[in-house]
Amino acid sequence: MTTPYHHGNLRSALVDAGLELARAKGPDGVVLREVARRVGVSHNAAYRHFADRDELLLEIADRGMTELSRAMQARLDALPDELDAVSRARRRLQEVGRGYVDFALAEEGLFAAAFSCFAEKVADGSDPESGPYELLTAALDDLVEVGYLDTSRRPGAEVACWAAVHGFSLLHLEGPLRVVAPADREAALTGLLDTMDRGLGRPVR
Amino acid sequence: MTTPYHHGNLRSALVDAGLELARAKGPDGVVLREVARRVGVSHNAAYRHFADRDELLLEIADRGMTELSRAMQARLDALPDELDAVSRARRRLQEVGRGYVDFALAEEGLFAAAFSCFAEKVADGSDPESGPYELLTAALDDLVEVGYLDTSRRPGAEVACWAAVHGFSLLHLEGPLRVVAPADREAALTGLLDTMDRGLGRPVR
DNA sequence: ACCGCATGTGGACGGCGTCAACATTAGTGA
DNA sequence: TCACTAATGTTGACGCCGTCCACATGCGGT
Repeated sequence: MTTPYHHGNLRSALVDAGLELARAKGPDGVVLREVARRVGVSHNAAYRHFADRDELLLEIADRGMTELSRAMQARLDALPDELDAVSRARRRLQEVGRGYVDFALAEEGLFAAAFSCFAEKVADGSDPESGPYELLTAALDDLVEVGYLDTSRRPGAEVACWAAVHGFSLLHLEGPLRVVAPADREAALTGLLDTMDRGLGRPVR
Repeated sequence: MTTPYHHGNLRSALVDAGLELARAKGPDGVVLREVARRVGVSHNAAYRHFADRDELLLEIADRGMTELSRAMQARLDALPDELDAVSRARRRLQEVGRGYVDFALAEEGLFAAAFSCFAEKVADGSDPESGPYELLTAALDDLVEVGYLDTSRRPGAEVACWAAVHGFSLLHLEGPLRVVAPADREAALTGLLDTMDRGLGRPVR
């Protein structure tokens, strides 16, 4: 048996191949026929496992989201113990943001793919917890608990933070800022995170 | 002569048709053959005026940028005179941000198209001035002049502001926040702009 | 041993961007 | 005035894509 007629677990093989395409060329690089080619299977074989291309892309997006979460969590875990609770909480929020942006810039294609499927599907409860959003929420809750973020300013805080890092990533990824040097980019990110920290924090400092 | 062999000014007709497509269906809706069909000309006719599809899209993006600028400028112009200079400057920055987001949400397709061409072209000096970036820069300069924004925090401020409103727009346009109700969205935007204002402003308030 | 159903194949269709060869016309210089 | 050239538009083809259909294959239960 050179290659058996039935692949065994085509589905996950397709997802893996698609993931690689997405990593290298973004969501548009996930071409059904190319995915099939890479797995060594005929075009159309994928239709036994996915209704259409979008459904495959959705699965890939899900994996991408998970990887993003992991990258962010890793940064949190690597954080040294801070002296006081307030500094620690503030630092954690910064790290959440930095993890988001770093992943976006490092895994350009996968990041784009992860956000390419919200037009059709509306996130069918994909992130029960531990998603990027949950990490951000936890960080902000900490900030409240510790007394740095006033409860009156708590609602809308996640959207503000998310928007800031998401926009920063996209402007540098596919936007007009894609040409700025990494050093300048780093400085700008520091400035952005500092601005958010100041904007959320108590007036007293 | 029913329809003359030579169109007269095909180029601008193509751009107009493409603009309409972009408005209705975003950058992916700008299909060369469909554009030609709408103008009543054969496919391929466009190749006498544009090297390829991307070149047409680039022109469309440029127009979109201009419209964005105009929408923002209009909001600034409509602003009532404020009592003191500081309030006025702060208010202007808010309005710049609100104009950006409002346009993005109102002209979804065109906004997306305007930002869809930075991968190939690197903005060949398209915005000499009066672009969205210039409006933001002017607003921030005012903030410095008026004494609200410290010069030490001035560098990077435009990137921070831009990232915030850009991210906010995209999260609601093609991202996970596309399902939030307009009222909540409005509240979140107010919160975001307030956070940026606090983050940039002097500690004293 | 058999059969049904899941899984994979091959071919076709229409739509796309693009290229090359050809047709038509507008302007220009003699 | 008139022919020629360059600009502009057309036709047809190619290879790619996603998707649908009919058909082939073989695994698992009876």
